[in-house]
Amino acid sequence: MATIYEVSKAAGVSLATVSRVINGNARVSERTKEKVHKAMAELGYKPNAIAQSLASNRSNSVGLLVSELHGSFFGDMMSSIESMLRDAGKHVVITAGHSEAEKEKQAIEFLISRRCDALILNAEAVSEEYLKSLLDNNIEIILINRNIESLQERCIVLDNQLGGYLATKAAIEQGHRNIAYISGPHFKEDAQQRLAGHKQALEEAGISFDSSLCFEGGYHESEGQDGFNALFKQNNTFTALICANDEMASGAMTAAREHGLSIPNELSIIGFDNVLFARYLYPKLTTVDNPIAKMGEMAANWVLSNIYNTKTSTPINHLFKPELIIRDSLGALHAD
Amino acid sequence: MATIYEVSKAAGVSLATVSRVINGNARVSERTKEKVHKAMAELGYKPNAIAQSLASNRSNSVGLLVSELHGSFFGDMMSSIESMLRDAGKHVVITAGHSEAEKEKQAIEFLISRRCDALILNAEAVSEEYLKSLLDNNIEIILINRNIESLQERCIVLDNQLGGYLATKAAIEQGHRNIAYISGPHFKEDAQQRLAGHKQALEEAGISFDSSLCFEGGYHESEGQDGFNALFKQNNTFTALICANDEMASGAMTAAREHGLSIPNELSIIGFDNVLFARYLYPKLTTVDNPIAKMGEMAANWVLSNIYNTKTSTPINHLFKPELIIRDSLGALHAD
DNA sequence: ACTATAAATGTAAGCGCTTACATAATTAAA
DNA sequence: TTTAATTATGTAAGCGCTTACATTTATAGT
Repeated sequence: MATIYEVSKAAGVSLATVSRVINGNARVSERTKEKVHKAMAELGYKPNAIAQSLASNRSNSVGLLVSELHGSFFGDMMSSIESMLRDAGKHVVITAGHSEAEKEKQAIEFLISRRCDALILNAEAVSEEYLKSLLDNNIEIILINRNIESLQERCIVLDNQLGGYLATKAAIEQGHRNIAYISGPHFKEDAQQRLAGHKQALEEAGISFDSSLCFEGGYHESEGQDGFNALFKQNNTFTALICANDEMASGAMTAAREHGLSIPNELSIIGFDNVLFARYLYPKLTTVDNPIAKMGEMAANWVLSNIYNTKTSTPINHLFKPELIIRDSLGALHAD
Repeated sequence: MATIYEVSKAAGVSLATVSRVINGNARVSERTKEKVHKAMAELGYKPNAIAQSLASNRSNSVGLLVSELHGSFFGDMMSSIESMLRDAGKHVVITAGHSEAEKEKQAIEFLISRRCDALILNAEAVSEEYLKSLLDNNIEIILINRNIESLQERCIVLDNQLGGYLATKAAIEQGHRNIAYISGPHFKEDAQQRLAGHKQALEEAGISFDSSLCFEGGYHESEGQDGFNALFKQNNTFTALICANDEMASGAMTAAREHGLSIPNELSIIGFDNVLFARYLYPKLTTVDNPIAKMGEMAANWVLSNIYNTKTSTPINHLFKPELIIRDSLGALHAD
């Protein structure tokens, strides 16, 4: 693999000049520019990004930490961030934290060790202190889906409570009073907030929260099934079931059907996130839209304008509002 | 950020010694080892991976190219590769190629410029020559889902034709004779092969292939819908529909239902891939299992044993056989 | 105690770039 | 022309590590 030195020799100029034409950040006469380009082409020269990073202390890459590499939600997030950044000529280094503090730290440290210019973090398990310590060490971070009071301007979050509220309220407006809830894992902020929204809507309607109608899942399909089964066994009077994400909603739907319930006639189900497959479920899932792709873009924008100064600073929206998407899985309560 | 130099000063030893304790690849006395560890801890020292790579010409990271960052299929693939490699202390740098030759090249070159020790490629658009040229330049690559005659030992593929064959044969065995097919994009190898398998099964049963029963989609849900609609309008005599992946199958199911067809009574549908959500569709999707996670692990294993010599070489399986997963969306043809 | 060996540590030359600074070439002004 | 101001190019010192080689120190054998 050819080095800059070989190029400089072939072009009959100095290292510095070659570097200048590579980076285009200093004036070089047209004539030598051509010579250098020719030499690079002939040698098939590709700059060694590692050496560039070491010398310049910039890597043109941004780190992205997600909880998982699979799943519609994270997929959309990675996708939107990557395409926006790539369009700007930046590269994304993705790692997974698996919602475990230790693994998240490891992943973040990997990104730092690779000298990413900025980190976009969907960090769920790591402590607030740790995140702040990163800033103290001059690591540029922006958080998606996590709200830290003192780091407001670096947080991009969804109003999860509002989302939970909207879902439950929609059920109430259809006449439901016995409403079950399958929550995400309580250690996750978003799960807590969505549940809080649920309770808020219940309270507003004068319905008291019944913990036997609430199941804690882990955001996976199978836990939607488990959740339904557990709830149904324990207290099968509910006519609506709110799930903290679409995956669990689809699992719950499947389980409900196995119990012979027809949706939405006998049981209404509402999801959360509005992932792509929600509209391909049967019945089509009524859910709360989570504009994760937009949030990802916003984070990418933030990096572009704050780190690379490459964007006529788009005003950054730090708090996104979810919307209810009405489809077929929520029905009016029949007075039977 | 502390450097190795500061550590060496704090510990009262030379740079080289610090480097030795970091890498653990040369003998250092217990006493100095301790001194160095203490100094590192006190300074909060983290090796600069960039500098390490430059000096050692190894990066301990492997590059992964996938077509998209979203979607169940790629999600499973990324996930299995990452977790296996991470367990071995290696890191994965993921990029997306978006099935476009130019973007795939760019992505691969990025990975090379980051000096990844090996590349795991799910390259769909880039030419065979290009891939071979990488090897000529001593880039260690292993291909997933792509079969190149002369690179057999670096290819890990699924027997897609067998998969297509199994799906169609299953329909035939249930008495279906009018079988429609929604294919993936023809420029993709796997799509072609699956279709070939379909044709093979047809031929074996003495059914002639009818191109008006075949629609070319792009592997997305919406194209499953479009496909069904187009086929149905044109020639609605088919009683079974084979789709080249589960996403399109779910789209087709939705569209079929909108036309009032009941599945599987009036129309049987079979998918391909057996992604997680296939079992949460209604009816549960009969499909062909694509062991992508295992294939990913196999690729990771290959890297571990061939590049890092870190694995008691697991025998590498280069050709995976798919299996039919029977669920509810395929039914026997009613003699009505 | 005295070598011969082995073990531990140090020295210094890179790895392939960027960039401040110095120098040379060009252009414009007088 | 000369000189000053610009513009283009070169020189060389790093960036933070690894590693061949040299040197020193410890261990064992006699």
